[in-house]
Amino acid sequence: MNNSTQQTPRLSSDNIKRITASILNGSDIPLRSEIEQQYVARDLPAGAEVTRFAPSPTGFVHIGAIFTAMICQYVARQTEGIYVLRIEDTDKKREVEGSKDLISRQLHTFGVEPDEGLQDDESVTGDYGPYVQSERKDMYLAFAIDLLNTGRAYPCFATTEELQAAVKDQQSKKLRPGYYGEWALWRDRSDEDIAAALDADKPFVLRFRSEGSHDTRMVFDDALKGRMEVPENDLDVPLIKSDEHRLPTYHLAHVVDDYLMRVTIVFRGEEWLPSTPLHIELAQALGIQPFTYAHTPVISIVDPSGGGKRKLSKRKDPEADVAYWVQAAYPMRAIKAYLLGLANSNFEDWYRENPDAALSEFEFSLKKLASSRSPLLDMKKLEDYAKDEIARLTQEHFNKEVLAWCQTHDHDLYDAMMADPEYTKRVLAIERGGDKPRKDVAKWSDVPGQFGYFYDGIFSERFVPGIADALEGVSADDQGAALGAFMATYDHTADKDAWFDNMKQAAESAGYALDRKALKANPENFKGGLADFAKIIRVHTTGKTRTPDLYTIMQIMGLQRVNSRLGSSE
RNA sequence: GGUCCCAUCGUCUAACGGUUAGGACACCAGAUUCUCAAUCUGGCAAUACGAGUUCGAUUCUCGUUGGGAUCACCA
Repeated sequence: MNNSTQQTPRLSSDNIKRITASILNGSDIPLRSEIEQQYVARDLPAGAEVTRFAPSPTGFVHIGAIFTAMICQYVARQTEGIYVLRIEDTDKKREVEGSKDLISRQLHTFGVEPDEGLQDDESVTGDYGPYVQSERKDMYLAFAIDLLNTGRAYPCFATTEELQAAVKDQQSKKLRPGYYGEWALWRDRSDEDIAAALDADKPFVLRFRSEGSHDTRMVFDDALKGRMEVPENDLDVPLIKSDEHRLPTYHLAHVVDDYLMRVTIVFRGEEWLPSTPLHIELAQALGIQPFTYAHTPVISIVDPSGGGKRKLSKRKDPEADVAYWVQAAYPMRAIKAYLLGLANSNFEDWYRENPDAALSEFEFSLKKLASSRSPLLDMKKLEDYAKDEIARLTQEHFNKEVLAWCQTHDHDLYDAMMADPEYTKRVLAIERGGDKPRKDVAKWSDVPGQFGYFYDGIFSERFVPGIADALEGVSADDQGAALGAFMATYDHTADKDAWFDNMKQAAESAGYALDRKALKANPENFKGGLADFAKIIRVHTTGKTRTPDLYTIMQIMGLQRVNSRLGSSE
């Protein structure tokens, strides 16, 4: 590739003036050199990396975005660098109202808030802003005009139809599709043609004039994937769009911003890998030192309908949107731990050895991230992390989280819990603590289903209706008989062993086998085993088939509740 | 179709060219005087295929197959 900035402009100076005027549309913008003076080199220790996370405000935050943001944060933090958040809102059509705030809020809830850029309280920090691309329009224009002046950009008046027709033509001729070489409709048009189009006030995009050749190969080093050898770019991509906003495309915006913001490593999804030669050429055309790129894997999911993996999509997979994770209220630490494990496989060992350490203490390694295929989202494994995480919480912390969640998500339960704090305290302490805490709760939204039945109002409203289903196949008479037998022997003051003996006795008298062998030998002689009997009692007490130890539950509930739930036959 | 990336248990992955190919999640079985969970113990389970280099290949090379990404005035 030859040094392009020396290229003689191919457009007449008159046309360049008119194009510039059209793009500027009356506004007055600074020169590129003036802009550059404002963005001085950062004062950072040697080896410090400046990373940036650059989402588009499309209304939701992808779980993969958190993954990338985390990587940006770790790398910046560990090198004493800076992690910046930049909003890429150059596509006004796709922009969703309120997304910017949503993004910074979500980053905050995941603890990956940026060092620079929009913060979750809507303030902006940093001296390299603005950090929203639409507010940086003048800069892109200044660089684009620079390109126009050096002959590396030109206007293209082709209509969508013309462009589509060309692609169709290419396809029928089995040629590579795209706007390049002789297929670049306006690349070598005469000044007269361009002047005429300008006279006619036709809309135009400003295109890059590529000097690359698809037949020549170039080499660049990806920080994660290593040495890449690929064909040069030869596409004359649009740099400035034709609509009234005159905003840049991603390509120009990326190069200009990361240059001005003094970014040192560009982390982005690996879907950008193929356009990297273009970005390198663009940077060179602008006389900018190309960046170090690090193309990160994209988190995928198994397509239930197809066979293979595919990208997590917003429409098909609720898990793709972090709003889902927040809504379900998984502990953030668990999500981050899971994600970290995906990024660095040695994390799991570290995490096991340092269960109480702050995640930020983990020594993140770019090298370990280098595994380049996109991992599959494993919700089961994530839940495992989450259950562990919650089980490890101190009782106090656990109670606090439970109440906090209920307060904002389940007012009825919250009120019930707060009505009797001592009772609630005992309820929440069931089978917690000790060496093997119960792991029923993977996410805070599990709480109502897990503890709701302890509260009479909640029990009758939400759990009683499910009793019939849970006991499907057991006749009402048998249920009544079992309850009757149980209550006949029930002694609330009995200790666990006595309680259990009583239950066995009740079961036997109600016609259930205590001896498994006897049941197996003559099933017709019994209504079932002790387990079946216990199930009836359990379901009537809790509305559930799966609960902690029944004795403990009854002790906590108190005699009155036990009586009211099991005493009468209804 | 062109280009690029990738290929170890179902999943995430580990293994200076020499390991009985390891771990985690999931799954299965047994134990834990009731259910479920948890816990403990055990188990199932992988180097896509074919050549080549080598004393020796999961590891290096080539080919095949398979998967993924990309080819917009979206990012």
